[in-house]
Amino acid sequence: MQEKKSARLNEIAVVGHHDHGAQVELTAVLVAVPNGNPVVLTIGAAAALPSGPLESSHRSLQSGLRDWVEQQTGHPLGYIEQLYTFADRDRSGEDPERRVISISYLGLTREEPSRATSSGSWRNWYEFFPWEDHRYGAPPVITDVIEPALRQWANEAAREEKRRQRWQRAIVCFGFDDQNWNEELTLQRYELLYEAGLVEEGARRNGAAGAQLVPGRAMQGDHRRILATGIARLRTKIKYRPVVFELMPPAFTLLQLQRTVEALAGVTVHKQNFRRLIEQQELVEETGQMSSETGGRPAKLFQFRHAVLDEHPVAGTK
Amino acid sequence: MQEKKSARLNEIAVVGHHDHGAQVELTAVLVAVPNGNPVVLTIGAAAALPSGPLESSHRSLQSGLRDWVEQQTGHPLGYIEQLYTFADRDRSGEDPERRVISISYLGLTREEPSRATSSGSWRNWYEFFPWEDHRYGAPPVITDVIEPALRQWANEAAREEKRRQRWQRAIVCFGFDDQNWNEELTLQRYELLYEAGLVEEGARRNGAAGAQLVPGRAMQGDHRRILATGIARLRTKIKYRPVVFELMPPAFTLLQLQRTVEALAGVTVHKQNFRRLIEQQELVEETGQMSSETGGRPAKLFQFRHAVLDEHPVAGTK
DNA sequence: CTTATTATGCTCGGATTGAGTATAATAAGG
DNA sequence: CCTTATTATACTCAATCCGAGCATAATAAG
Repeated sequence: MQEKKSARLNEIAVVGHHDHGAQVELTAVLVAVPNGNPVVLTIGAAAALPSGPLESSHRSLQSGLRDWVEQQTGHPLGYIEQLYTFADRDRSGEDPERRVISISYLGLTREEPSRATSSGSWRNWYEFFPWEDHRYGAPPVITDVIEPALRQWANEAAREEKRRQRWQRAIVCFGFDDQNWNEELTLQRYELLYEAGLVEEGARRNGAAGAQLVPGRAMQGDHRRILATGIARLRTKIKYRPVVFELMPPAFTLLQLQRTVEALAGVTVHKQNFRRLIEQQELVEETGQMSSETGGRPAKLFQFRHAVLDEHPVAGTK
Repeated sequence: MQEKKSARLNEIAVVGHHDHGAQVELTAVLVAVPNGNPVVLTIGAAAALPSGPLESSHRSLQSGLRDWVEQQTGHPLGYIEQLYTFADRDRSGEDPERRVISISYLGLTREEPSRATSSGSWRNWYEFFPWEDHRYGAPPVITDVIEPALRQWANEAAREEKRRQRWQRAIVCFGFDDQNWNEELTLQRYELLYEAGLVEEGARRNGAAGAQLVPGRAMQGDHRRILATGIARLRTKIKYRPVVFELMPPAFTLLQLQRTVEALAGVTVHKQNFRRLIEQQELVEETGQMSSETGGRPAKLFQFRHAVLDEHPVAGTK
């Protein structure tokens, strides 16, 4: 039976012989948003994402990650989602025969940043992507550094068509020339800067780190790319799934909810329209209580209507 | 250096010791749509998806898959997208210590189904999911078999709340009680039928295959779940990315394009509105030629405007 | 009692979208 | 040649959605 199966698979198979096994690593993008600050759990001075080898005792990838994170942070993980699996050869500089498979996950938690884990620290994710925060207008770094650097990079191409293509790509990613800023393109923007050699990781690979780098903290290995993947995924997801509530306390005001969404998306939204959307989708219900809060008229407190998870297959903020 | 790194990672790590390596397998959902039939490449009588172990000579997962598929089908793969990575223990019944990591991909090609590969055959994907094709109205199997079976399954639950939850889930997935059919829920529907023991794979696991099964061809292992993942992904993707064109010949009429979209989505669309959408998004341009075709007024031939890939980050059909 | 700040209700116009009507251009059958 | 069937293509209309703003309410601070 075993032999027959192998034979059939090999008829259309990637290879004819088995590899000697790969090392499998789990990497987590753990996100929380305490009072309007989007933070991610990092380890050590190199700002690595928490990760470790897959243990054989784990029943599944998901449950393994969940157990581990809950034990470490002391808070339940509300939401877990697989992000991407990397397996490129050059990721590990060691034995080129032994490949590292890196399976990355996005996890949402209500962890307070004050309660630090043994050696981990929660960092604002815009430290790594200063150009992604447009809540207070477009960051100056875009027009001061990124735009000229990308224009130069575009002009370095040999052929005219290539130059035009490069610049077109920059326009789409960063919204130059009055184009709109699209907050969901976080990964594409990082990859563009990487290719242009404008972030440390990209310059590392290209050898010559000649060009001036764009501000923004680097991470270990390709972890900044994984983080960019997680941010992009979360920014699209909140629009059609009620995942923001995994980041909220049990009771909250609508403004707190809005601030959380804005922190994730990196853009501001129209307050009245935001409320209209939330209410007409019936995502929340009043708790009956009010919030004293920071100056101004007291606000009603709301809680997530958990029944929506049963009802709507799609529903989200914006 | 190596030692320091390991020590740091272990502070927050999934485990304290290394596994002895896992076997990595690539699995492909290869899709084509020759004249309105959505087909998928399967291998052998058990209808397995093509798969094989990852070879160490491959530079990356993506390139490995691409090389292999193009060699086998003789056609270039227009589009590749990673679907999901499975690593559950019980997937392979053999050595429980040696885990199989299965990385699945979705690939789109213009392969003609007539040109069969050595032992592979292209099958209409609705053979595996008869309840997913609503192009000619809702399939009778839904009201005749699925609805009563799911109602019974719901009623088998011990507690009242659980019964209500189960039935609510069935309503959302299949659109009972005048709810709308949502074609994107392919995976959720399959998982529901699986849990209810109404598909062969689910009955297999539950041991007693007592209940009457829903019609639909099973696949090897969990390949039908992977296929459901691919279909669901494709159905959502065509709405905001111009991936359909990877499945089209160089020149096509708007009706052919519409039929392809409908084949994938499993629902029909309003013809005039479909054209309006395609044109206002400037996804296509006239070739200048007309098509003789099947009776009726000749139609203009169009081709994909490749420039949109540079321009729009988002654009799709519907 | 004025000012600042936040909460909340409501309106309005433009864009999008679902659904239909109308007309044009061809082939096939008589 | 004329009718019918079939497909292509243009245009209309209304409901809804959505961005943006106005207006008012309720609190704290000075």
